[in-house]
Amino acid sequence: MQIPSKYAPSLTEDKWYSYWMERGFFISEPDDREAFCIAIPPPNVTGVLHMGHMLNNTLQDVLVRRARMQGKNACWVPGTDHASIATEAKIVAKLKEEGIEKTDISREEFLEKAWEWKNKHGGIILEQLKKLGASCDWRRTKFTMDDDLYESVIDVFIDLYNKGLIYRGVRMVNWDPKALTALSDEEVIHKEVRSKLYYVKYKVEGEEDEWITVATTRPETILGDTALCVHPEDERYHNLKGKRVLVPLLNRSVPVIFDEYVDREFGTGALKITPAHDLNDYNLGLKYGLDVIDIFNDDGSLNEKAELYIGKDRFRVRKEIVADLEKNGHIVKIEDYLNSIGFSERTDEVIEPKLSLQWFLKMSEMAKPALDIVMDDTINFYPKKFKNTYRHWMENVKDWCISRQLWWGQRIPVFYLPNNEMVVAKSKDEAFEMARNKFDLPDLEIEDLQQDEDVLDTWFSSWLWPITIFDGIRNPDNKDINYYYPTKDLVTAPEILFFWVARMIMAGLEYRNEIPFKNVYLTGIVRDKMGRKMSKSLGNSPDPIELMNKYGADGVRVGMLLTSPAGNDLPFDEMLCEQGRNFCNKIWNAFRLVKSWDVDENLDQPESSKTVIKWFDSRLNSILELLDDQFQKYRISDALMLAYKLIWDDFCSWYLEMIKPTGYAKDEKKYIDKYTLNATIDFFEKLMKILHPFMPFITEEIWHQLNDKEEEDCIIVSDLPLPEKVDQIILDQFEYAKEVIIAIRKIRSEKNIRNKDAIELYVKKNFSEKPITDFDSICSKLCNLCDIKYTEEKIEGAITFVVKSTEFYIPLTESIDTAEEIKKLKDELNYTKGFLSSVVKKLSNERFVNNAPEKVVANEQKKKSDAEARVQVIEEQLKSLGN
RNA sequence: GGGCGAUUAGCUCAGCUGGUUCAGAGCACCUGCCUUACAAGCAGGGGGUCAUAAGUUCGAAUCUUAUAUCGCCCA
Repeated sequence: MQIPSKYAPSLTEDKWYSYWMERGFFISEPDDREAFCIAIPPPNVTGVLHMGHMLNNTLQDVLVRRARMQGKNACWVPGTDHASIATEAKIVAKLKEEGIEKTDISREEFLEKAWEWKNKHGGIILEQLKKLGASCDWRRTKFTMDDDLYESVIDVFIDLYNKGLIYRGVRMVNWDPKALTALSDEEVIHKEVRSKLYYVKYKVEGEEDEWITVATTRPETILGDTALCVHPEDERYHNLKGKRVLVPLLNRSVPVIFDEYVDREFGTGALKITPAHDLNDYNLGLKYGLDVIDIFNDDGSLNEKAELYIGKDRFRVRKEIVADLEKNGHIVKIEDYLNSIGFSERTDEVIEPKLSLQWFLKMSEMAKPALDIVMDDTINFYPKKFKNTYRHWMENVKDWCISRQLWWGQRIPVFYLPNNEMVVAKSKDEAFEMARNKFDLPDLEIEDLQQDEDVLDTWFSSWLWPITIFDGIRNPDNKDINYYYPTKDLVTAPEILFFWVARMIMAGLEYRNEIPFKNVYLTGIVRDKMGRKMSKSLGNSPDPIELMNKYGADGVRVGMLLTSPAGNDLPFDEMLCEQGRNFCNKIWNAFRLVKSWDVDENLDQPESSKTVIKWFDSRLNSILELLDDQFQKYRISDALMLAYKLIWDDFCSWYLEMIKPTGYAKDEKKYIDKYTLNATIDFFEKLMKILHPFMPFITEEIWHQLNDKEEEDCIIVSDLPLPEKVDQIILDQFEYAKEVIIAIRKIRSEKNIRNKDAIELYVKKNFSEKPITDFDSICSKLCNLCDIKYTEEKIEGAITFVVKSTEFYIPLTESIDTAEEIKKLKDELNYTKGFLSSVVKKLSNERFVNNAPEKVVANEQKKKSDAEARVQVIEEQLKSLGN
């Protein structure tokens, strides 16, 4: 045989991907078909493919391929985002290697380097997606810093500013002392950290020996203290009314204030107040008009305002100040303490709350409609439970800090004038014009304008993504945006539900007056066997490319999909990919089998094959219905499992076994009638179509090898089969036949009767039921029966079993273990009697009969009569055995 | 501390508005097979008081309440 017995993905995958690309099957242009569009969640331009991407993009590809096969105009738009913090950090590190400090070069020079890097290394990830089979329209690839997207972001900033939604203000922000930028709340990860709680005593001013002890986790911030606070009803501290205390080491006098904010139970009930370095303290500072002493430099070292430890890092100072406090008798005690500390998502640096001047976008007005549109299911979340999480966030939304102290990104289009005024404009020239018109500044030169140094948060680009990929901000009435927007499905991780999904909804409503997508499928997180999130830093993630080399892209896709119901975490195990690979091999061998047959024009189609074909046709159609249903519910893994079982169990284990030609020697050519072969190839093609969205490569390969196809006749652009009529009767009959076959196989296995040895089967119908003989020949084939005889009499000296209320006998030449037969029957009888009595009990309960729906009662009646018949049959059998 | 969700076979999960396809699937496991498509396979099989307790009901894995454990989000 020329076809190898193992499927080799490496021989097909690249071949078909290029084939699809050459023929432009991924390309989409607006036409009069229904549009089906997915905007890729743009991966980080510095990124490489990880398991999360694999899951996410496999799902998107499944949805897009299915839509394409349903005759929709499917368009999957790929792209990357510029990831300002991560990319800038990468460039800075690279320059450092070359001996260049960021501070030594100009902004323009830096950006030049950054673009150089981007053009050379950016977008590796998109190339990797091709190996996975992603059917994106690559001509439409976008990058959030492309000129058109850049301009759109600036336009939106200006527009929102003019609407009064963007403002500049001093706020406590999350400062990353390593990346030297502010972060949004969402970019801060809180972790439980084992630390210390220091009890430090402050001397009360003007008293001989009166002290008050506070508990703090951050003793270094003592140097920025401007007050001490206790609860107004705390009796321990009533004597402190109107008093002041001295900050240790500095002896700076600060007031004692009284506020209900203090938790009397925590520590000593007395709180040191450092408005510059703690959000709550800052708010108290505003309330009581306290001084604000900012003791930190941007890099987390102490500045001259601290008076001590100037220039030293905050963590080093913590150690030193504790020693010094101890030396001076200020430390009362030190306890172990577990507290939650914020870390930068990008640099893993401990976040420093810092007061700074930043740009903010007001959220409350935009959040309202964005919340409603999800709550009323105009936009659907899968799974539904995320609606709650979403609502909770949207109802407590805070203004969005959109400025970042970086260079890589869209520079904030604000220009400051010498008179401390500012203008917001698209260019310096425009700003100059505006400034001259707005203010009376006859001497103003264009050089006097200073543009804001900061750039915008990357999410401020990506929240426009579904619009900007079609240039819908700059050209709101163009053909593409009108056709593709709103997009259909969004597949993303719940972690960025707020960062991104919520904000896209806001932007969509603001700029298109329309939702950005109809359905949001939230994936789980890919974890390792120990339940840890897969990450580069932990090194616990397999390399997806190697994985695909090992198991094939189809195999890995199946592995990712099989155990990933929406919203559930996916504990990844290579065994899953192995299962996918094995499935490929199974399909491949079914294909080999079918290819090994030749048509003999003189052969008539056996009746059994006709029956089997009728059965499988109904079976396939019934699964198609279920498949549609699962897809509608976005239960992709269940949908795949349906297809998996349809192919492995129904098609391979049953259908092919039942129709395959037998009686040929090993290497002899096998002949089949043309009707059966054609029907089989037809089924095979349908199965490949059903499977194609999940496993694009092997299905395309088999599609072409199964029979002669035109060059353009590819499965990727074929029509998905639609569910047709289902004959429930034949499905039921087959289930019955299956029960009989399994029972005979079980007896063979128990009695060690080899498959080669043909056996006889006697069938005794009871209660004047008519035999259905359609499956008899099939039964004979699968169980190697030499004869099936219908009988009115019980058969002596035979193994027996009962299906429903029909008796079956297999006569044996060897002696039958009567005791064993009796035991088997008695067990069966006991079980059936127990079942019967529970049904009888139910039916004799008047309240059941009166209250339960008619259908339920009728069902119980049927159960009762079936069970009674069965009991009667078994009892008679026992009687004939002498019991 | 506030909110959300979960707990069903060894593992990962289905089980929709209570009633024979209500105790299921895949994988793993056990037994027997190199049977002429496939050992990456075939055939057969064993696994669960549906977290605990109480309640509603003729009837609860399913509805209610409490408890325990776990996870996620927010502070």
